Amino acid sequence: MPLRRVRGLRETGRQDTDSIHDARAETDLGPLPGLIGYVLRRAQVAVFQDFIETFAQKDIRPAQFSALAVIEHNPGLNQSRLASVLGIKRANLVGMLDELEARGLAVRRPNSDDRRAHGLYLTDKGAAVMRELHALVAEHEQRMVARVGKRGKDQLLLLLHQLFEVAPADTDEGD
Amino acid sequence: MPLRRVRGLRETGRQDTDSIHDARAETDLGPLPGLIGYVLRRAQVAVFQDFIETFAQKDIRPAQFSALAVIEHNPGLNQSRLASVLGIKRANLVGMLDELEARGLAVRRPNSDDRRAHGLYLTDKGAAVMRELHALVAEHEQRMVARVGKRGKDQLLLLLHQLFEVAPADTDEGD
DNA sequence: TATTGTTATACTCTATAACTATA
DNA sequence: TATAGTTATAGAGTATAACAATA
Repeated sequence: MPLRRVRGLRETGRQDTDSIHDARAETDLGPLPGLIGYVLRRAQVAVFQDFIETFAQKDIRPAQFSALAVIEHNPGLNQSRLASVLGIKRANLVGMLDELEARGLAVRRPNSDDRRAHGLYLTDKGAAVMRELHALVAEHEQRMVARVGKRGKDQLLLLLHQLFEVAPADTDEGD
Repeated sequence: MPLRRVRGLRETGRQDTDSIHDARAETDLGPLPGLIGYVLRRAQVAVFQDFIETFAQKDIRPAQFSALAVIEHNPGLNQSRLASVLGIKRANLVGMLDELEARGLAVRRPNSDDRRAHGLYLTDKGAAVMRELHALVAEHEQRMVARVGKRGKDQLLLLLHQLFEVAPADTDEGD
């Protein structure tokens, strides 16, 4: 993904606008490197790649980590609530929780107040695994901070939050 | 996706760490709002949502727009090159180009130099559509800039480029 | 009537392997 | 031997609709 080298036709002496593409020349990405959405997508993929490689040893995907982290901090919350705060659909959470439960990391327990709902909890094993995952995530995050700097990370988090904290909490719907 | 309200248990007078979840309480996202990868993902989804809605009238998805934009700026480039600069697999580009060709927006033309390769070009219709798409993308981008500010966008692009311009151009492989 | 969890289903995106025709 | 395009396929992730149990 050679995105650093862009607009590199100068050395051939040709104009780079709409001239026939030279296989040896660098490729002009046009407006893309200046579009928030495009650069955001590329950065997200790059960061997830590091995350996924880091967590492969524990067979944990980003979405699984985020679910476990929210359960850890909100023991007893139900599936609808978990889906809502993570921005995923109730229906798509079912399979993930099935797997986490099958692996002995989390459990669904009947809720005394509302017999439709399940309370979600980490198992002891799940809590132990989370301690290891927090260490892994710290390593991963350190590598990302190495790319943008400590100050850069703070700026980045601020700006990114501004990008998605706009809509008034689009509740599930779908039925 | 109520990500603004976080760590909101203060008003109940309880500690928010590992206490049983109150359905009426706000949900603690734990480490997630401080992790670059998580916030990046949420922001990317939010920005793409606006992009997708904006381009729905033209039935164009983000990946299609990026392909058309690169073809527009590099007429005659081949599929491997296009896939490489967009960070997608050669194999996954085939269907997309089939569709763009079927819709009369782009064409594959035989390459005189190398009979294995196709040169990619916009059709006249494709070029006309691109003029409309550039207007739409400007509207979309304006909305994103409204969220972070002009200066915020510049900072954001810089930081995001730093996040993915690290690896030495991971060439396709896969075979 | 509305909500919780669930099933079924479909569509997009992504990833790998293997083939052909050329180089 | 290597590369360009293609096919087939499988896995995530995401979206909607509909159902039973419960509120």
